[in-house]
Amino acid sequence: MTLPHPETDQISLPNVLAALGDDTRLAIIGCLARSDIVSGLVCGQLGGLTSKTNLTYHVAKLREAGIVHVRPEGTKRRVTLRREDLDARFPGFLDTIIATAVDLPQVESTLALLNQQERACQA
Amino acid sequence: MTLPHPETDQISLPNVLAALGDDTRLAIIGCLARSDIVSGLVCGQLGGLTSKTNLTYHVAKLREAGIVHVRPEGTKRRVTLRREDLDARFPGFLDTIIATAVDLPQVESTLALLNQQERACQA
DNA sequence: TCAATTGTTCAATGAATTTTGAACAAGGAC
DNA sequence: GTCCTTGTTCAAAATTCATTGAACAATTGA
Repeated sequence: MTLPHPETDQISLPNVLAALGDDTRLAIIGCLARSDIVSGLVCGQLGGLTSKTNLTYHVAKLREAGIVHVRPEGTKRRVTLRREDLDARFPGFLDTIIATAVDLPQVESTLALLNQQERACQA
Repeated sequence: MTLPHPETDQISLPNVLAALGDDTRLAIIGCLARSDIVSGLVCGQLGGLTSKTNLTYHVAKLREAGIVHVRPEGTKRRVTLRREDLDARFPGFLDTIIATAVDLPQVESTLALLNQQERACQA
């Protein structure tokens, strides 16, 4: 754990709510919810949402609030939802958020772009 | 219904989250949750939290997001949580919020002040 | 009617957040 | 070693949000 993450029992709802009250960050959650079943996403895969610099900023907010986990992998950063931790702390809460976040238009276009790039790589 | 309120099915989670990401507004929710079992509170009873002007501002935010209902009663405004509407829209969500909001220190002191004033009136 | 109560409006200030770009650091591929 | 990729840092700018105070409107009660 290279980057600072709050312990599960230190995740505070006011902080979580403040972090979720932003469209870009909700969209990040939506992308993760759709893709991190296994392993999450690296920041670059969220590039459809906003600039690199801005992504660093928003992902840090989500991490500091305890909503995502960020693990360095070489020069990349793998981002995953802290599903279990959030469920333990606020049962059912994350499910409600995800149910809405996955349907955000930004999420749709970002994931479409991602699939497109993956296909281009394979070809 | 004199003031504009969103219909139940038009309550949007992003808006709700943005509205809840503020300590003063969370405290308002906390006060309401503790007191509005029957009839809610009027704005003046929330005076312990911040200035009158500022209360107008925050209560409007909560109303526009669909979290509270505001009904004019003479020169007063009765504020109630839209519990049923929020439960219908996002099951369980409000309960999680309330569980945290009622324990906020601001809520404690505001309600203490309120009880004190009520006792003074009766004496 | 007159005064007191309750809350709103408006414009202005202050503060916090978000966004941007240039320069940088760390790893991986060659 | 030398690029290239990925992401960070920093300071600045832009934007949004919260707070304040003065003036006002509406209602209530004496």
